[in-house]
Amino acid sequence: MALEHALLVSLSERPAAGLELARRFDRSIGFFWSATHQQIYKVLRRMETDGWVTATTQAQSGAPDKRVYTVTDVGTKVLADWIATTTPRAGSRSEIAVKMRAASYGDRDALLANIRELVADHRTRLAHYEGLAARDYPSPSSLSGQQLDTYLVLRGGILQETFWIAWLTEYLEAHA
Amino acid sequence: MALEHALLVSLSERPAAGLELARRFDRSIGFFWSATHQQIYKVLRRMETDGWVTATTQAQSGAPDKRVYTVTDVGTKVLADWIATTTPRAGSRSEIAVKMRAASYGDRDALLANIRELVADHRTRLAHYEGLAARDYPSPSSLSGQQLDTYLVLRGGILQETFWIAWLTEYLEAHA
DNA sequence: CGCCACTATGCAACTAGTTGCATAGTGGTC
DNA sequence: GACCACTATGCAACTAGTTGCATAGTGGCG
Repeated sequence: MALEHALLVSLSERPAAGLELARRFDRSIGFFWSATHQQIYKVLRRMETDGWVTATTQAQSGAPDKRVYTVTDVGTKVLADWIATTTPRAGSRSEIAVKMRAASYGDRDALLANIRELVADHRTRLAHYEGLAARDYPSPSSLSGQQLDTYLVLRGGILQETFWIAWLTEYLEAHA
Repeated sequence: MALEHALLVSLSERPAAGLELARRFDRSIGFFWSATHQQIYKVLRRMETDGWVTATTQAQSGAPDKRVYTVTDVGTKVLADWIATTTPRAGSRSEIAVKMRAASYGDRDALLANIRELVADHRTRLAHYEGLAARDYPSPSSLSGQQLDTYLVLRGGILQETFWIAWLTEYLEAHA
């Protein structure tokens, strides 16, 4: 149940409407937590009825009205309480790992082609993340507080992409 | 929908009952796909009605009967077809990453303590995986086929644990 | 003999997340 | 003027996975 809390973090930084939150998730926080707009709308409604956020309808010129959500005092407390709870290690899920293990029961060449595509994809993302890091955080050692945290999560994205490239490449080379 | 296929892989290697599959998942294939026994029972029943596996009740001394599942020709074909389909990049989910980003809205010391626990946990797992690798695969370069795949998935586990240790440690050091 | 742990399977209720579609206004373009 | 793309929100139906509990036999311990 972390989507609620991810939304609280994003809304604490700046109030926003559902679709805008979905777009924010495509960047930054979404490296490690993605959600479709439907799921976000659903959860925002629940958070509103639970009193974690309040919504105000905001008219726009050239686009439909939007419901802008703001975190309440209750929401702020919920977030702080959640941070203090212990998170256990999360078991990762990877379909491609299952296929690697399964390769001898099917078409290995097709799998290797799939993996080559994935490597290219991960390389693209890695380049994108490194670009963001270079542009937005030219001197990381001088950061602190929230900015430092945001940078470190981006670092997590970079390290994770590096892990994927290394592993998938090792698989390709072992089956070359 | 990869649990079905993970079960097909495991059952292709050797027929087994539900609980035994759950135990196998705790090791090897479970590095990248975990499931509770309830979920496994549910999926096995569906696979049986779909004709992917057949079940035979097997009496035991000192334990209740068990339903041993064997992959059918249909199941073998389903698995091969699945391997040939393209898997897209999977978006990873990490609650601790959301907390890292959220730390300035709560008790950072509590989060740091949580992360230190996680580092210890990942170190333990890494040591365990490296032990398995050293014991079961003393000369990896001579492997091929299914054994090579199993080894490479274990390598994935090792690389993944290494990623987690590196990232979490970087977070701790930045906030030291 | 009562209690606990273990093996084994399963039901019921729930939560989380996905997929497909609907609605509706604005603005651009061919 | 028809068509398309974009912004914005939402419903309905579905699939996947989790949580808590139930059942039932075996074997060990004190």
